Amino acid sequence: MNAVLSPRTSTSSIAPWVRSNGIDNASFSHSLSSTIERKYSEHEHLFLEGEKQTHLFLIVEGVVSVYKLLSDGRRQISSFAYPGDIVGLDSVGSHVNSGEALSECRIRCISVNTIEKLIRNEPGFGRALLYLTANELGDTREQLLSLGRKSAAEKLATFLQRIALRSEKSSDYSNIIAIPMKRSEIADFLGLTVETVSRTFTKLRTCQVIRLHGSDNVEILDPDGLKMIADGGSVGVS
Amino acid sequence: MNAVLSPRTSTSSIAPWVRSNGIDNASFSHSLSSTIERKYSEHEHLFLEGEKQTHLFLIVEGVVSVYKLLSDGRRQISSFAYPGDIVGLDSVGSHVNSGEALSECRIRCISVNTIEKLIRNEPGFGRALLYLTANELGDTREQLLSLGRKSAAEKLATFLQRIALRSEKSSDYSNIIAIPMKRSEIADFLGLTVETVSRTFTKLRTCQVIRLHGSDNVEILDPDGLKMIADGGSVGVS
DNA sequence: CGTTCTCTTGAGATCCCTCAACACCTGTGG
DNA sequence: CCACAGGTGTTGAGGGATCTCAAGAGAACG
Repeated sequence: MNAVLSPRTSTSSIAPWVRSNGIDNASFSHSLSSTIERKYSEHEHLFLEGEKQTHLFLIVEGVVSVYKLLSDGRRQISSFAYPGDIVGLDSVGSHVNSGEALSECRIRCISVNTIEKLIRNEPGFGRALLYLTANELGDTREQLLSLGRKSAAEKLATFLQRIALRSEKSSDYSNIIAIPMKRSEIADFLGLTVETVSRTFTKLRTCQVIRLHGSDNVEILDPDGLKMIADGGSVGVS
Repeated sequence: MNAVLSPRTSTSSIAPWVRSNGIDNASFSHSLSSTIERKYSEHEHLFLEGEKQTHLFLIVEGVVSVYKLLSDGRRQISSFAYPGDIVGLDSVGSHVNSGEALSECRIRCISVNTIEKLIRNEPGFGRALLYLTANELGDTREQLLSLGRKSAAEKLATFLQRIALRSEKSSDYSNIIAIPMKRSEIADFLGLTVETVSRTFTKLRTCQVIRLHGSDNVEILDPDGLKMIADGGSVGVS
């Protein structure tokens, strides 16, 4: 569901969470796979905050950001959703976040009617959705810890760690990770400014913890060092 | 589930969320009410981060804080749970937060086996729990916005607004609200220090937005002003 | 009536933000 | 092929909101 925040569901096939919770999903997957798949172009919205909740969205390909805005334009990105994640289920009735495709996406749109039907008729579906949502809640609370209590370096290290778990490795035996979002999106996810994100990348680079390949590929040189920083156990980097 | 963050479930009877989602709950309530009720004393833990998840907890009386720690002791409180809320469902398998009674509490402990049984046997139970968790997720994302993008005054105003919605009014026709948590707990919830929380209370007091009656009772003098500040629309207070 | 805990207030330090300039890349059109 | 514009990322200098450290006031309790 939440890309960065869901190390538990780390594959990228459709509905890996069903498998990860050990739930019988023969007819289940079939039900979902019979739903409509749509393309969304870059920056196109899946739903807006305040809108009536008509569908849930299963990401098949691409990355989606889920976010909230303040009246003066300040933005907080709640999560980045990767293939296999479901977005749109953080309330009942109407959306409390907006969802936007970061890149071109292929997405299965599942109407709430279908969801209700599946909950009633497919044993295990509701349970799987519940467990998925519970894990998402735990991930979001992990992010609360980052936003409330971690320094910029700790936030970014945590972010990189988690994105590494989700990322489909471009080359399997390197630690090079694709970062599909811009600096401004990372900033709005971590509660920082673009400048601070950029400076913090530089700091991690200077510490030999990471190496940048372009601005959107990161090689993790020192996973242990990164973990130290992410968990606040480091003395060197603040 | 989450006190401060759940204006939607604003009553304080047992399992109001079942009602609030319009779910048939005759046998349902009965099932829950047949579970054991336990007393927890102040500062006693319901569960610890990392422990195997054996029970969910339905608060009957008192307030519970759900929190995470960093290795150096920094704490982030994820939520305050009031009567009617359920805690312990933010992951599957083992707890990713700790839960601690802020005051003496009466709490129903429901084993995960019982939960599983209810999901299988009670139509609507799983759905109710799903919707409850989804709302909790939305509330937590609202808190992300506070932590990531709001100033101290905006955070505290937001906090007071929400606690007002949950609080059982001591006297029905005043705007005096009991604050069952200490300054340090508010600080750890809002990602601030105790000193900043205290200073910000003073600031809101100076602006005639609130009045303090002791340190743990707040009278909201200007609800609109409070809302303005909370939503970041104010020009006066930063 | 001390002891302890909590809350408040002050003064200085610090991390991050704001504002600004510049480098880099891409696409476009002359 | 080059000039230019717009978007994105990086770096610098200064300022400000919040933190840290410190002291004192108030309340609870034995």
